[in-house]
Amino acid sequence: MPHFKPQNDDRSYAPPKPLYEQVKSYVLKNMESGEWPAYFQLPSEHTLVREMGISRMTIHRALRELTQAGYLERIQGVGTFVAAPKKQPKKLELQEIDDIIRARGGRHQCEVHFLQGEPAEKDAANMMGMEVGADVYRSYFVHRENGLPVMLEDRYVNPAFMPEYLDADFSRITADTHLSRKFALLSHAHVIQAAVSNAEINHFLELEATTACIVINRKSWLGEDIVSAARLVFPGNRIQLG
Amino acid sequence: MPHFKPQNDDRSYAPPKPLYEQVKSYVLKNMESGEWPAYFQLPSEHTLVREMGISRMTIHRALRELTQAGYLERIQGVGTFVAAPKKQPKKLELQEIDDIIRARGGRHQCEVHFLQGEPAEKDAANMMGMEVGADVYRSYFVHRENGLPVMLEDRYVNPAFMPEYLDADFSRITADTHLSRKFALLSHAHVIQAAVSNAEINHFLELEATTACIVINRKSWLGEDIVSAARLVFPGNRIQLG
DNA sequence: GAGTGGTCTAGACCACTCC
DNA sequence: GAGTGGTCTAGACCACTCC
Repeated sequence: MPHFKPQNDDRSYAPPKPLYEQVKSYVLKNMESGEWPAYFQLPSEHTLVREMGISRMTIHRALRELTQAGYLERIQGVGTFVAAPKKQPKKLELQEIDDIIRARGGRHQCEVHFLQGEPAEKDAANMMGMEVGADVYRSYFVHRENGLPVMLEDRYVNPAFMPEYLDADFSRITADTHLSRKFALLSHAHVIQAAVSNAEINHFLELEATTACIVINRKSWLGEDIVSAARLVFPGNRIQLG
Repeated sequence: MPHFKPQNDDRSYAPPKPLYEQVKSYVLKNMESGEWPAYFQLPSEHTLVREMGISRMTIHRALRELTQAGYLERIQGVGTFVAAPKKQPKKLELQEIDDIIRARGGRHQCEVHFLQGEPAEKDAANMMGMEVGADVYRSYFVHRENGLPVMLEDRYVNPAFMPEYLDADFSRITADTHLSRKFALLSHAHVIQAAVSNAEINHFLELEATTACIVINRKSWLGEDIVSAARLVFPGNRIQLG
């Protein structure tokens, strides 16, 4: 606390950050600098009130928000501590293809190659957790960025959950978005692989030579049930993720 | 609010939930029942104060926490609204290579090919946000599963943040884990690509032919500063992620 | 000007821990 | 009993929106 001074806006045009944000920054700064290492006990709320000249409710809000965010741990009757270092989960957000394209300033188009009901073959039945021969919807799309194919989407959908799938409009709304809108509680599991393109992929993605591709297998669950499974193929020379 | 009554513990042994939790439950209950659908404008804080007999700070805390959690949207001067249904972000968790291998029941080994300080070349300087020619640590590891190479890790580390990097033990603890343990506040950004292996990759990963690989570029940030940048190469025929 | 949410205070009472 | 964090209040001032 020796050098804390609340930010003042008397002479500046930008409004100052709220006091509780200033307290949060102050705590994080001490953590980043190593001044307050893991397991370090912070000054008590009472002490911070006195030393920073800020009311206890405001100090408390700052520390509570840092605790909710995982930076601190608080024990009633004992004190406030810098949280033990936990391995940060390294998460990658997989954006929708149309969002990726729009974020790059491109124009997204979706070409429907087929869209039909069919009896599930062994692979499809396996992926969808259905009986071989059961009715399944299958769609096969090529997504283009300014005309150039950037993703192939080969998708199965369980007709029991989405009987209207075959009548949906995929030119403006992706299949994933249709699913998300219908099922608010949908969860997803992904497997990512690299593979070289084969004749099928070369044809639909209009690749001139064998190309390394990212292949994402995505299953979409509603509780215990698989609503949809898709294989997404991205040519490595045209697109990257993340 | 017609039937809201704060929970009372006069005759019960369990302590009552705090008032702000009771307000949160009350709001969520109205949302779940459909009473307050998406875009519905909630009663104002002032109205809730009057009707629930709870002070404004407590009402405010409840609504603020529901807003942070994404259930509500608040606009100063206008009001509080039930949030629009949003598409679920699709996240992929990138596990550490040693965790992946152990999860599959394999034995993980890390082979250090080099580990040294060097002046940053243009690419390295670029990735690390450093000046060309500045000192940078570089490590080059091959990770093996039961003897078979499954990942190449080419990593730069900023010596200013981790002067002890060159003396670390990488046989039992990955570089990423070393970094996570030292810096609790590390954040990561990833770019994933597919590429075919070149002579360097074929050599270190002991690949017999050109192979499609997943390439992850991971940058690890401490605030505004890049602490480390790594290129991780996974041969597509030996490993998949997720 | 009336109504909204955003912040902040000074005080209070409490449950809990440690000695 | 002294110190800790958890909650709650009644009031204040403010920025912002809408009319």
